[in-house]
Amino acid sequence: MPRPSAPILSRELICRTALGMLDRTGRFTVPELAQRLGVSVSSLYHHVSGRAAIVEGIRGLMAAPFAEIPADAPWEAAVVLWARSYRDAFAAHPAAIPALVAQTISDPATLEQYDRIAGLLRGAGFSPNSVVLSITMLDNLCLGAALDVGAPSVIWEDTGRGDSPLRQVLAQASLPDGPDGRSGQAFELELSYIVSGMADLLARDRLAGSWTADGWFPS
Amino acid sequence: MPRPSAPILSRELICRTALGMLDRTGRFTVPELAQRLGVSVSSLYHHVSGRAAIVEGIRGLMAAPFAEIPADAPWEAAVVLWARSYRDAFAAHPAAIPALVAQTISDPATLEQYDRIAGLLRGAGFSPNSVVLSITMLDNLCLGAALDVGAPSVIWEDTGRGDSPLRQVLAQASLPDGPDGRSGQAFELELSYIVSGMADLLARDRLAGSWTADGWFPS
DNA sequence: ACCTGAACACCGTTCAAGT
DNA sequence: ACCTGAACACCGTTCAAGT
Repeated sequence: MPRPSAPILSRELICRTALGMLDRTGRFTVPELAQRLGVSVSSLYHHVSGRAAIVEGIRGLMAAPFAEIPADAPWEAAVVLWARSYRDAFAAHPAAIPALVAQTISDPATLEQYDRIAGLLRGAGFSPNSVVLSITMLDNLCLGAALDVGAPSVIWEDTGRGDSPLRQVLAQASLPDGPDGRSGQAFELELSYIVSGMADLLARDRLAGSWTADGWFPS
Repeated sequence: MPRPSAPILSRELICRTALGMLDRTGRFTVPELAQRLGVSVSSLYHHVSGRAAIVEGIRGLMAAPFAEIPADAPWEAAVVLWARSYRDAFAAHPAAIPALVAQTISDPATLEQYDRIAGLLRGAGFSPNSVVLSITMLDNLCLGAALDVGAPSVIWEDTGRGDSPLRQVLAQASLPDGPDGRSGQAFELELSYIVSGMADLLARDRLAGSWTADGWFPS
């Protein structure tokens, strides 16, 4: 087949198809991707620099439906919205997570989300240190929860027999599996704890700020 | 070379060598591993069922130095010890994390650690649901923190120029990189928040328990 | 500019063969 | 039982060649 009148491929189509393969089969390889697109392997390299770039494109697709945060939202609500978006994005494509996690972020849309939350917290009065620590904590939470949804440990599979402590606890607990059960409830709980902790950080920052900057806070 | 008088290889040696390669070069492949051991590739398969088994062996090696938890330790101290052990184990071999995370746990030593914390919390009075939620939260924290140590996002690299909110915050913050800086401090902070939250869960469990079981709690 | 076929240097796994 | 060499079915990437 010679060159078609209109291009068949595009970066977007390639990444979207790869994500679809991940969703359906849990993996994607370059040859299989080419086959699925009805195209030769080497064609892909005219639109995408390699496998890593495809994965990064997938990250971009997944970051797209990130929630808009109202400019006048209180920081607590914004943080909750941000974290849920982050986590939902992963939960929607659990099979993609291992690929994403194995690779450092370079997708601009994803990086922008971090900028948004950073600016937001700074505006709310958090000190630079507190912003960095808060984002790290939220990142830990979302990434951990994403991995939990994407590849729940055998730990949580109730297939195993035996009467180890963990098995007994699982048998007695009434938490269904999946995003709405154990994983989701733990996420919401942990998120609320972090937000509470952040409120403490903020209170401390305000105290220190007014004290060192203006000196009106009597020693 | 014919069969040597004493076996050259062992599961342990293979896994230990593979872990060493990960630590040094950030990756290991079966051919390179064989070469490093001065052995042919197919020899490995007499001691290990495949690459996945080697990775699982590595998980076992990393779980080995888990801290002993004194039987009479209060649950708060036990949880903190457990989480730090978990996280330190990963932090000691950051390059191994992506390989471990891509694969479901089957290593018995690792599974045992989950049993220990489950039994411990149950003994402290946590309800089954609270145990499951607590372990999930701690797991999220440790895994997220491990990934953070193992493959810190470009987000935290101060190489980038420009004046995005995140860059500004990083420039103004005074948190060095690495386990003792940003990552470690956020871990400790988040851990303390989770422990506080767990105390709430426990208090609620005790209330509900005494109420439903004995009925002495007046409505 | 866009797609192709062929080649390259890998990878993990298997298996009959040796002692 | 333990190690070997050769083969297998893959993988991601490159590149000269076509239009």
